[in-house]
Amino acid sequence: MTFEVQHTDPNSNARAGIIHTDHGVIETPIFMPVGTVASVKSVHQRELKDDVKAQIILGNTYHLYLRPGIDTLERAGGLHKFNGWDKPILTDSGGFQVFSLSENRKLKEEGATFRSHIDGSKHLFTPENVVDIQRTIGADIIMAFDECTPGTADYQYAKKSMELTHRWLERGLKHFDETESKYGYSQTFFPIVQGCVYPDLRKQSAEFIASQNRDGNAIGGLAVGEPTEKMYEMIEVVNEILPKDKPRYLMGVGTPINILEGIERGVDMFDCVMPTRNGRNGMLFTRNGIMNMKNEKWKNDFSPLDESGTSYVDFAYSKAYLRHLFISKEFLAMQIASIHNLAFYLALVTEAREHIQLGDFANWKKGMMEQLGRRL
RNA sequence: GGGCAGUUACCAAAGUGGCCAACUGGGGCUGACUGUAACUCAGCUGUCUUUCGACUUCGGAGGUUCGAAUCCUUCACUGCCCA
Repeated sequence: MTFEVQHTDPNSNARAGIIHTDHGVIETPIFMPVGTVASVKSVHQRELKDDVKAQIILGNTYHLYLRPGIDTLERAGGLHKFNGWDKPILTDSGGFQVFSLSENRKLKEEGATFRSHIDGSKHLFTPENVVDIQRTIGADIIMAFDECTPGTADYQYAKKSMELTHRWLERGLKHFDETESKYGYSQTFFPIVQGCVYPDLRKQSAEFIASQNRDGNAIGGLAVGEPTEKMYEMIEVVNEILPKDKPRYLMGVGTPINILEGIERGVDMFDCVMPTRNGRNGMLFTRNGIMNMKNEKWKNDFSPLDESGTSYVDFAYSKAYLRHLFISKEFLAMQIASIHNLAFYLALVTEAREHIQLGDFANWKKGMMEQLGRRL
């Protein structure tokens, strides 16, 4: 994998770049739809490519390991062949599940013991076997196994947690370097910065991660309960240190506003479940603000779903129709909303990229932020 | 014509003398959701009030009682069974 910064915004840290992988290029800044269990929920691959215009999607190590299992993925010839997505894939390591399934896991120096949320069976994830699993899944970008520290953690816990993540990183990297891709294309490994909301820890972590000299670096442990301002502050601290010639991936973020703030601070890659999950729950993101499609006010609004939208669904369906589908619990509601939201997210980062190239990103962002904050 | 059962808020359905503005579902309204255990979750859903609280309700009318959705009388309507 290689990365090239093509343009840098004169008035901020925003940059436009391009990532080359064996499954094609990714133009940054980019938003990556989340496809946890080998599927971006309720969206076909064709819609993902042609309508949403996704360039890379995520998968999840924990979920894919439990089901369908690595044996099946290996027989399939890797995730790309299994789910029919021939563009780049990034897999999260299961570090987020260490956080979100905290009631069902135990952390040890060796790794994390999990109880499957599916059948209760016990499993051990280590920095090494998580690399092996991701080798088998065959993602283009694989993530380090970390502990995603809650945003509310106290300093002592955050420090201990970060140090454990660092030790795990060294083990993971060593194992990664000693193993090879299984399917003939190259894989790259991103380490993850932790350190919670504490600037000195973030700084220390960023320095440690930068010193590993990998093809790309990730910022984790944000948007997990801390105030949004703290998140922005941490991004600034970290990006001051992470190398400028490597892509920076802000994990799990976020709202459209979060993404613009991240781009302005030099982040290149984002992923988040919001466009799909919130979409399934009836929320639409548009450049003019958010809409709750279950609200009564759309009942007789037959105007296009989103006149400022770029997706097929934005003009194929009306607000009133989508509301009806949600109220009636029709599957199509979730499909339309997910496609719209993902297309909006992708259009947003594409537009950001264009304005970085034009050199007026900061100005464009200012206007966009005002619109995005509205509730429709 | 006779017998039995029933009539509770938008719908369904508990409650059978005070703890009842009334359980619970559904429906409705509003909100939440950030590296997906999420087609999920939370609040509200008689009227007025920001809260406290006040007021009006359980088919209609009348009665018993300190007190009634709950007991009695009667009327209306619905369902089932027998002729």
